[in-house]
Amino acid sequence: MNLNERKLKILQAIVSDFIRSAEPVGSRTLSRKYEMGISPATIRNEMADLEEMGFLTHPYTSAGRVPSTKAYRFYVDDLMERYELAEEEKSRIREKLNATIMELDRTVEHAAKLLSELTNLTSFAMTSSKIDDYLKYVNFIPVDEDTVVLVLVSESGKATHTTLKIRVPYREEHLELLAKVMTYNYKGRKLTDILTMDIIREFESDIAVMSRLAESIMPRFLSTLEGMLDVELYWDGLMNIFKQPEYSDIEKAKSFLETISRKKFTDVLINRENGVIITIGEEHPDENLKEYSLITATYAINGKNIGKLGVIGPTRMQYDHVTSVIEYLTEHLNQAFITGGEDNEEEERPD
Amino acid sequence: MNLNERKLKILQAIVSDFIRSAEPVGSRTLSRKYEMGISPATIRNEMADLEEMGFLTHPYTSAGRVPSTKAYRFYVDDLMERYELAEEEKSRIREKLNATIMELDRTVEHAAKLLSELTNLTSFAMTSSKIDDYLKYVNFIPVDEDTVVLVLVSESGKATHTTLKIRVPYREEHLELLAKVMTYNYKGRKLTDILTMDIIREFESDIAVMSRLAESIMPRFLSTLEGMLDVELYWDGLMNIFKQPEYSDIEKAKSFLETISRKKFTDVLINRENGVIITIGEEHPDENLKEYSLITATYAINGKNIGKLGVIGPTRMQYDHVTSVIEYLTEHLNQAFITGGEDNEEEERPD
DNA sequence: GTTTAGCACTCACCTTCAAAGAGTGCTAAC
DNA sequence: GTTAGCACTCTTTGAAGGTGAGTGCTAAAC
Repeated sequence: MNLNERKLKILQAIVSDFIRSAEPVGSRTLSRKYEMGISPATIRNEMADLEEMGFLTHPYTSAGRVPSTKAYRFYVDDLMERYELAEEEKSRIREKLNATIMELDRTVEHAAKLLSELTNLTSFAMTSSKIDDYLKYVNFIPVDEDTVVLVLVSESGKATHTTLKIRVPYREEHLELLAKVMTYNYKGRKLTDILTMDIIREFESDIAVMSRLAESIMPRFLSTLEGMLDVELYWDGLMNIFKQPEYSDIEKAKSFLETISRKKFTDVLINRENGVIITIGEEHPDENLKEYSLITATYAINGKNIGKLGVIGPTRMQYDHVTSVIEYLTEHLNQAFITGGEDNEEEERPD
Repeated sequence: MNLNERKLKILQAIVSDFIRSAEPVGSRTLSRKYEMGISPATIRNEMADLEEMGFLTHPYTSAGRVPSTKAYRFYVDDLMERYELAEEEKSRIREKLNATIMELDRTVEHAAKLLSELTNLTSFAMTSSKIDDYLKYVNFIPVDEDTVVLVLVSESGKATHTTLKIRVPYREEHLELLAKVMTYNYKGRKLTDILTMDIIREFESDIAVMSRLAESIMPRFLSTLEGMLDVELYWDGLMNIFKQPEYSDIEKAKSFLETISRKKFTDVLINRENGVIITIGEEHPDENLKEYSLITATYAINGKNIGKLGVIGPTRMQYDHVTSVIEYLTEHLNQAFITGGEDNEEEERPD
């Protein structure tokens, strides 16, 4: 059996209608709403074929048809038309992003926020793991007798700081010296390599003067460094899940929120390929994700620092719109980050 | 009508029972479960009195009795017995907090986590507003040609950093000089005062050499400073709300999550008094909070940097246990922060 | 050989109804 | 003052029946 034009049209109509209404689509509704020029009975015959081919399912014998994962996949790959963002949406993205483009940390959070607002789904943004990053700078900032702030900056521009309690009395010169020595020693080294070095031993033998100070600081330096390796995940629009009719059941909503807050979910994100990736329902290898669709995209800062952002929601998701929003967002992010300014659009013109 | 001993006993039993079961308490159940030595009929008479006095309500004519806000308040103030934490709970708190006590930022997050785990409620921890704080240190850390990290530290030890894109080419010496000049100029000034100063103008006239650099950095310096003034609110155990039977209705759960994510809620927290404060249901001036109870406590770092942590949940809350957990947690936090070490308990001994 | 009308059938959903159960309030007796 | 008894109230549960949207199949029409 092959997908002739009429079957295609019917499939398309069912997917679109179900995405909008969340209700199983019946033959009569279909022939009324979309001018098919054929009777409900004919549509029923076609539907039966489509079901046999694995594109549609039945929740129960006498309900309308619901698209399967295969149908969504087919829709996304072949049927879906490009969704042109409204000028209003575009300008909203531009304005909001440009307002914070100079503070990189926040820009990504704003992108996630925009994404959830424009799609009505739950969105996230993730900084990439810093496994391939190198340490650039170590500094200690004295606060009072027993408190200092440790600042670490990596090659890719990611910074972390943490406030440390110091058990031993210290002198500012010592701190400064320690920072210099540490910077000198670790600059250009892979973060992960530093973690595996036996640096406490090294220091103890090396610099007797500061040994107690160093001893007190080193373990915390390492755990700060470790924290730097963690990916960060911002969520936005978590409450949007309540807008979807399929999650009006408390158990479903709970299960959704639990699934996405699991550590496992971060791993799934990390392991996804770059570019705009759509994974639909049962396509997920992960059991917990099988009833959701996930769309992620990659953004690059300075063409190097890679992170991801995306949305998660029911398989019944407005794929065309969501894809367009994500594409526009990441393109805008990338461009802005590369040319490095808020007025990049003017600067970019060749003449 | 006065509260004789028997009424007290009945009230106490009703409150305890309802806190445990979330079901309206009937006279027969009461006489069976608690050995009252009186018949259901007598209990009914007393209940009618208690209702007239405002301590109990009826969801409908023939349901059992439910405690009113007034009853909870009375219970908390006069009836409630001190809940002695299990040794296991205590040691769990000690261990978890001691593990991170050297990194102040994380300790508070861990405290919130413990709180939600031990009480099964939604918890939060808030750093205090930095309105009364003073700037201590400004530094710029060069990353590459057009990126620097700005680090600000305040007197109270709070640090922030942000990654900045710089539009103009810079030299490291200039950055260093700028940091020195800024530190010199603003050190010891109130954060809020700096925000209201016309610092852009000042710089332009002062230091011509760095004017373009300064011009590029100043607005972002201010917005970073502004961000420093924000309180930070960590949440934990948000999903715990689903464990409460009264929130098995999706609308209720949604409304809870929305209420606590409103900006308004932060304001409520900021304006609460210090110490352990319990606010029950209708005692809240804020309309949205009238069906919840809120327990907050204050913690001090170095006896100075004040933040709050607490829980929010249904008025039917195990007040005695929650209060004990919060007290133990904050005491432990304060002590650890003051004496400034993980082995403070030994150091503190007089002999 | 398609297409369509007709019809029996299925299942979810809604309403109605009745019974069960927990609890109250009142009265009269102890 | 306390309690037993009883009528009454209101929720909850489950069964029964009707409705409506939809299907699958068959036979007739094109």
